Amino acid sequence: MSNKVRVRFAPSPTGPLHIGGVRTALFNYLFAKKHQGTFVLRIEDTDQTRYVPGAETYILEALKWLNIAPDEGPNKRGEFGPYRQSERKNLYKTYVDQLIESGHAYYAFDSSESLEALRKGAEASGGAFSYDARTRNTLENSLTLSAEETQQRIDAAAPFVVRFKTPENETLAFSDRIRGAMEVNTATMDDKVLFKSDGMPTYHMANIVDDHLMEITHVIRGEEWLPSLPLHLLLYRAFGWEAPEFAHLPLIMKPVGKGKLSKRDGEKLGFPVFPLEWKAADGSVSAGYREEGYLPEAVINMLALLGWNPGSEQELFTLNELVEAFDLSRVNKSGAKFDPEKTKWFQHHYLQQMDEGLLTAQFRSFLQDEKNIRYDDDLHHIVALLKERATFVADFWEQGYFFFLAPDTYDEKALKKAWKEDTASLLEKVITLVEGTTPFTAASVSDAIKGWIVDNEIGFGKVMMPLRLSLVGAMQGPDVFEIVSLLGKGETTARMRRFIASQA
RNA sequence: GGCCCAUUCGUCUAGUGGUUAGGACGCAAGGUUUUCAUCCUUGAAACAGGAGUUCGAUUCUCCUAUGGGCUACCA
Repeated sequence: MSNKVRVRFAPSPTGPLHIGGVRTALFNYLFAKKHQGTFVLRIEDTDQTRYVPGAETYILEALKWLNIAPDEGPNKRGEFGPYRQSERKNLYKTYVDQLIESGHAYYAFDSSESLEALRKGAEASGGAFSYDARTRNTLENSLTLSAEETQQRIDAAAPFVVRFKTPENETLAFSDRIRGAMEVNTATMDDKVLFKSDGMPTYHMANIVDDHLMEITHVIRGEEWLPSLPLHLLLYRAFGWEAPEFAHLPLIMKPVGKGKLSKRDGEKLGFPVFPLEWKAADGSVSAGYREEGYLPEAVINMLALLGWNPGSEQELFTLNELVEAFDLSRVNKSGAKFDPEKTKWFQHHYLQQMDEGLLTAQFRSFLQDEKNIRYDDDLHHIVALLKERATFVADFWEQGYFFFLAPDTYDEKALKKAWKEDTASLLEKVITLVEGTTPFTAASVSDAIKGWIVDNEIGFGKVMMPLRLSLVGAMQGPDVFEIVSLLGKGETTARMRRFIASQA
């Protein structure tokens, strides 16, 4: 085995990649890059009943969008392929046979029904059935049947599974990169199925064989796998293989309430739990970060700090900075609740960092696609003006719709405050000032109007409030004179006249 | 039920045998912006509980509680 770091992300193509899965992929990616290693994507599609078409493509696309694409995988051939377990099917049989021959595994002919009945029975008497060292001698398997009988059944194509023969009473000591030392007694383990009656290996089997064959050096996966770590270690031992190092990541929990984050939570609380939008076969659509307008940088940064921290007070990281700073020993042990608000904070930050030309182009597309508005004037200027108050591209619309559409209603509360006896006559005067200002810039209009206000001791509020209201429809938006100059003389005065008329 | 893992502000977290227990999000107040948002400043806000070890525990040990995961011919 080479000593080059090789890690893998091994999702099951049963649906869209969950944000927790993305984080696992990210940590694998960071670890690989940190150590100049290789990041492998392996598709674990051994359960044919749960296979969902499109899921694999989705996974690939999501990783690509996030800039953490694998170095090897089903779409990127390496010397360790194929990278889909379904395409490695024939391989596993050999290894299973090896385990049977060496006495580490055995055939079991018990039907699902009979096992189900045993479980029900045990449950009824308050216990739990376990296929293990205590019970295997009472069941239908190659341990209780004669060699001839076993062979006969196999020859007769009787359905069977292969189970791991767990050592009876042995204390296993091992360690995890994140959790440290642990101990488990094999007496608490059951004889897991390694090979299913449909000819496919289970996760446990395929996982160990592939990690070994693909020369994986570090297995970084979710905490839900921690209970099966002893089994996996036993499997490596049975094969006589050196086991990789393990690191079990804490789970990502729902923002409120109990339990781990689920698809439901996103729908209920109004935030995506998937990187990309997903259209299920039944027609339901799950929101994705990309479609909601999030930048991959924001999603990555947010995810990186969920369960890991650099030990400094730095919170903003580019992908490269994360690679540089990442360290498995600084990954936390306990589950982290997911905080959609913080994601928005990251998003705001990264939108501010974005190139303004690109931002302008995106907003231009937004205007055309979403609002059916073609705007050929200086959109870049508007974007620059609105940028700091925007978190998403769509916010440019929320914050600046009045650049494109004249208000047809006026905020009532503001109107009450702004409209006074003399407002109409004051605005009429402002109209003449606007019309008479040349050159027509934000600064020149500002000078003209402010000068007039001061000279006549009118009071800013009495003019500025109705002026803004007439142009915007509400008390919001950037500097009013910037709006005036962008709107132009004609549109500005037209809106003011309409405002005056509406209050007559 | 059994097995395993975890527990610092509401949330993400830093931290140490003696600290004013630090930062960030969110929240509140003030300032800037003659609007709103941004931004800046300030504030409220935490060591789950009980024993033990110790001169001294948030930090070490044990117990309890709570939370989580696993317990399939799913991964």
